[in-house]
Amino acid sequence: MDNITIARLLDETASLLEIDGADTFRVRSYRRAAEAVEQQTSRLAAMVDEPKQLLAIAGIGKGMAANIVDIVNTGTMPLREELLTKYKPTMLDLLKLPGMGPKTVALIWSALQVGDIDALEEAAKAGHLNKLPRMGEKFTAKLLKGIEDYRRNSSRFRIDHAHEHAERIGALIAEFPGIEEITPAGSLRRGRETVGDLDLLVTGPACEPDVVAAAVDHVAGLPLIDKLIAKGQNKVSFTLSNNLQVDVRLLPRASYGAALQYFTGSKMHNVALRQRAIKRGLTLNEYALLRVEDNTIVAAATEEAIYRALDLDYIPPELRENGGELEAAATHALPELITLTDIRGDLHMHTTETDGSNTIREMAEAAADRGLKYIAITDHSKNLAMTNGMDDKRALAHVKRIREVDAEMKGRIRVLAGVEVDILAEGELDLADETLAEMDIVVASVHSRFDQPIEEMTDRILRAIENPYVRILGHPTGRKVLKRDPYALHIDTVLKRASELGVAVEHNANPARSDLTDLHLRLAKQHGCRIAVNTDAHSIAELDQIRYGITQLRRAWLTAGDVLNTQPTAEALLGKMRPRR
DNA sequence: GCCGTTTTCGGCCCGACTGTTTTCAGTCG
Repeated sequence: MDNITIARLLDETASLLEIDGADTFRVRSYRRAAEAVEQQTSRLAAMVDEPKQLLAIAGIGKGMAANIVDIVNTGTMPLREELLTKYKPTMLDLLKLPGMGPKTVALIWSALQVGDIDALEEAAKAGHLNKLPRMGEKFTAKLLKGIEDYRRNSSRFRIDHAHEHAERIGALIAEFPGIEEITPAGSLRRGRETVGDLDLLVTGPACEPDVVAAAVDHVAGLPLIDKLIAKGQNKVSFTLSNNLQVDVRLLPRASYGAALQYFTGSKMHNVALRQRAIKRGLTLNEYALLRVEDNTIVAAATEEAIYRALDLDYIPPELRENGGELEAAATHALPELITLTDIRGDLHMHTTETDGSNTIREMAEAAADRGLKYIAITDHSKNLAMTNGMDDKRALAHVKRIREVDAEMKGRIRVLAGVEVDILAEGELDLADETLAEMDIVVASVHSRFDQPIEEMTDRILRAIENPYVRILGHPTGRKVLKRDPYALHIDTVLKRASELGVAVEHNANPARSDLTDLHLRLAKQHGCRIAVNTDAHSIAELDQIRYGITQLRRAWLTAGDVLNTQPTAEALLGKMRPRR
């Protein structure tokens, strides 16, 4: 039993409690416990014999520790089982639909015995929902649209979740002696936002044809397998309990590069590559690049050798979408894509002052440990009440503390003072100009769930930009905007104006909040708009999400020069900062 | 259900928007 599974069960129990109408604080303690469990670096399952260790975790008390012990020992816990006799597990899916909260789910269940998405869709179409309070035409229409969206996306997994699973499975496979390398292929390696299934390629002495059977047995016997789908000579397919399908291929070293190339895709990239091979009298498959006339191997062990043999520069996985990368590689015109080491700073993060879980000092230390040269602490302004947002007085006091920590860090890292101003529908900037004047950075966050033209919101940012003291990074959009076509069109306008004003546009690295698509990032590049890739970290661990932001920037062909907080531009950025007081 | 204590129970994240009302419950960030 791993921490992620324990956390999931606790979180599900919280949702079931909500549906059951339980005390909200009790619900929240289950959610907090789930979060705490997920963030633990050591395995909780190993602690059940020493429950004292569990109690040392913030958010876990006697009751929760007992729950965790039950989960580890039995795979579930009494409260969860009790709730599941009253409600169906499929009701948890309903909570993911827009407009469907615990109360509505409970109501629909008690009134209509509808507890899963298919039945809900049927009931909505038959007009049964309209008989219930507060559910009219609009509600039903929104719901049906939501169901459609959900069906389209729910079979795919977010890149960060897929990544976690890949690491977890990889670690277990690596326990087998003679396995040297495990590489995720497919859309995970290409850095897509979501992946359909997980491809893991494995090599090492244990994967050579004469001995591979034992390693295959090892993989097929992994404890986290829910359903074993297939077990062949060198391939094992299975699903996890969350339905994620995993294909593990064990390959001899000699053909590892060809396999990696083949299984990384994309399909269209591979088709184009094979056409190129044929023109050269070669043929490419998952085992090797071969000469057609005599079947001799031209290249197979590494991807680099294969691309080289096709007269191409090495093409990074993120670019393999058949979007002009072959032509660029043939003429040595591939850009120097941004890398993790290019990133010098992170300009958007939160602390315990508002809704973060670490202090200024802790964030600064963690960022310095990760090699960053500067960070900006940008806690929320009061507009976003749920985050315990700051008013002018608190914001100023916070700046003072940030400056103190900056001094304490003695040049190991610069800690800049900022604020994230959440611009709501009717709200103006909710901090005084004099307060903003104390900031090095203002992140202007436009909340776009409101039905008003985004131009108007842009004007609000614009007004703030005219304040001579602040530099602004803006989310031109929240993720909701992208789901509504009319608004998506306006993003181009926002990017253009940002470029004219020399204002950076933030690309949020957090996969849960991915707001700019490949297309938008490319548009930004076209307009000469500077991007800032920030984590929006609410905890130390989230600082590492910068890697997901980078894969997205790479897919949009962005280089370090396009990104605000990278080596070539970091010094210039710091130069423009107001001098420290 | 957790935490912190003034140690045995009270406090714990709040405000705006939506769809439906005609005064508000529920959702969302």
